[in-house]
Amino acid sequence: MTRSVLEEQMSVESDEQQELCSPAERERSAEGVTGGGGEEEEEDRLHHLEEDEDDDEEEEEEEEEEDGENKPKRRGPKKKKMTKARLQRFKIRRMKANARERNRMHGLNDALESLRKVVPCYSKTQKLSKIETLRLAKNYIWALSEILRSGKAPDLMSFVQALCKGLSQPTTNLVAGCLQLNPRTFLPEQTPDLPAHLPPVGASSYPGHFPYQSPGLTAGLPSPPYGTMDPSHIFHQVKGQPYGPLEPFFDGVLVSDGPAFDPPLSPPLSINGNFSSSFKHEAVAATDYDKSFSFSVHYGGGGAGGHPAIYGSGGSNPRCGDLQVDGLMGFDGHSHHERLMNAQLNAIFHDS
DNA sequence: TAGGCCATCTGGTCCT
DNA sequence: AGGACCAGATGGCCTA
Repeated sequence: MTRSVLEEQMSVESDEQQELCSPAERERSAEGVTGGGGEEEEEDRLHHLEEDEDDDEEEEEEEEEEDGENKPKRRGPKKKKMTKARLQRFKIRRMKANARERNRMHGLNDALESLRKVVPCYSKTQKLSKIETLRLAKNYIWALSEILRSGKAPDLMSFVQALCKGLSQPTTNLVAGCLQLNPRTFLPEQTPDLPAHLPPVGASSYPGHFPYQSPGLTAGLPSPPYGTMDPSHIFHQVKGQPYGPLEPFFDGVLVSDGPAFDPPLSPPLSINGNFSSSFKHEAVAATDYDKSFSFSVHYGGGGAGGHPAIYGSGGSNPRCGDLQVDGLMGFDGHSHHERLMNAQLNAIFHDS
C-alpha cells in the first residue's frame, strides 16, 4: 500500500481526532481535567479495533503471497505490505501513540503551568507564553541566586532588569506592571538616549516619587491606576547602603560581601517575606486593572491558588500591608528545603 | 490579513 | 515490541 493511500486513510482518523479537540475539550485539557468524553470514545474505538484485529490474520497471509511477481524486487529491507490487519494494527499503534503523546504534552503543560505560578507576575487571565515563562523563570532563578550569593538586597531597578533580560516587550511590560515600574526605566537598550537606570522624561529622578507611566506607551497595555510610588519603600533599606546612585546589583560580576552562601543550584524559590514584606508597605492595589490583569507578585501563602495577590485581585483591593505575609507559609507544594531557603532569604533581608 | 501561540499528529530515534 | 522523547508539519484561534 502506498504512502498516499495510507495517509488518506489516516487522515480520516485525524479528522476524528480533531473532533475530539474542540475548544471546550482543549480548555478542559488545559485545566488538567482528564478522562473526558473524548478520551473515553477513543478508548472504545481502540477496543473495537483490537477485537477486529484477529479476524484478519489469515487474510493477511493470502494477500502477502499475491504480489511480488509483477513488480521488480526492491533492495533493502523488505517493506511489508499494508494488509487490512496490518493497517488496523498500525492504526491502533498510532492512536495509542497519539494518546500517549497528548498525555505527555498535557503533563508538560501542567508542569509549565506550575512554573508560571512560582514565577513573578502570575496571571490567570494573561498567561505568559511558554517560552516567556521559561525565560522569566531562568532570569528569576538567576536573580535569586545572586541574592543568596551576595546576601544583599538588590535595588528594584536592577532586580527588574535582571528579570526582564531577554524577554519580549509585552512580557517586559507585564513584569513592569507587576512591579509597578515604567519599563523604560529598566530597558536602557530601548532608550539609547538615556543612560541606564535614568528615569524617563517626565519622571522625577530616582530616588523619590516617580509617576507610573503606562506600559501602554510602549506596548499598548491598558494603563493601570498605579498612581505613584516611592521606590525607597519598595525594599527595606540595607544598612550601609543608602539609596542615591543606583547601585547595580546584578551587574554580572558581583562582589560578595554578605554571608557566605553556596551558590544555589536550587529549584525556584518563593521569597516569602523578603520582597513581599517590603512590597507590602507601599504597594498599591490595582483595582480596575485587575479585571483584565489579575497580577500577583505572589509571594506569601493562601489564596485559591496558594498565591495571594500582593496587589489584590478581583476588586478586593487589599493593601499589601493587610496581608500577614511574614507569617504565611509558601506555596502548597514547597518543600522543606525551599522553606529553609526562604528562611535564609528572610534572614538576609531582615537582618541587613 | 499576517504573525504569534498553541494543540495535535506523525515519523524517527533511542532505550528497556 | 513498545514506550519515551523529539522535532517538523499542520491547522485553529487570537490579536494588532
